[in-house]
Amino acid sequence: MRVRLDSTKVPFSLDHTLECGQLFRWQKLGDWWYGVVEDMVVKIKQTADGLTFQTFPERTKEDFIENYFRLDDDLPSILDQISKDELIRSAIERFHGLRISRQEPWECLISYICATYKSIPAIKNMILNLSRRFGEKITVNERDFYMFPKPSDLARASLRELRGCKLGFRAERILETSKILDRGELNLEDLKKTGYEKAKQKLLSLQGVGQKVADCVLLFSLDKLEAFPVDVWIRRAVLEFYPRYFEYSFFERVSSKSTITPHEYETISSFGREYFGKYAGYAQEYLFHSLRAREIRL
DNA sequence: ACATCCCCTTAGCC
DNA sequence: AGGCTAAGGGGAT
Repeated sequence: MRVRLDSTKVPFSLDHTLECGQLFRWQKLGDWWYGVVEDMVVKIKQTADGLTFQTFPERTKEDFIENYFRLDDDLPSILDQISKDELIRSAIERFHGLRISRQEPWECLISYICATYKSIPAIKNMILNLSRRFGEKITVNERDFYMFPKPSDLARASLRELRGCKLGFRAERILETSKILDRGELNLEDLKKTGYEKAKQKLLSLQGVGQKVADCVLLFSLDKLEAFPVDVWIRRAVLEFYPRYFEYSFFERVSSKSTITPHEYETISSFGREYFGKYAGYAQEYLFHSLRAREIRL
């Protein structure tokens, strides 16, 4: 199937979107990207006039790609709104077409609990281990792919099996959270309909979910584009490039230590939301990717 | 080879 | 409230 994109009206870069660190389930093999999305393997590549893709098993959900890559976001307008200074403008120029993906909330939640204090290659490994151990297999072109397990699959798992997936101390947290979701005590889809603050409070009640993880889940799967996750990269960048927006004592205190308190997190994150506006999450992702790509040195 | 640091942090204890 | 600490293990230096 094909999706035609007019690159001036609907700018999109498949490479930047899949490489920026928001997604953990894609790999490039030759010209094609392969990924597992919900119950399908997706094979996709970008061409001069759009996207060519195939799903396994074959599905005819016409708007699947538009939805997954948020092609419905008016990116030119969003980038215009967050273009507040030279730092963000250079990131936007360098990674033009990068979009926030609309992930499946349950997988996104578990992925970012895994992401706690881990590097991206390690996170990908943990998620692959979980999927191999507990997910359904789909074979495409002689290659095996695994769907992400359902809440019931992980809720029934033993701690030992989970630890076998190299989750470390995250195993207990993932088991507890899976049980809550499996029992239906929290419905993630419902959080799409509530505001940012209320949805965040609900997520924070889960084991393994602090402010950073909550913001990632809100941004990447629950349509809260104002969420501004603050990880070590963003913290360093904000202190380095935007010190005048903070009290000097705050700057000194936060610069001098390796961890921050919930209150300090909130100060930095709300700065992001106020400074960049309602699409602060897009600004965060452009900054994050350009910092990690070492395009901008700190 | 090997040590050491860092990692898209959170929770639990004072 | 906020400081301190522990918690897998892999990848980078």
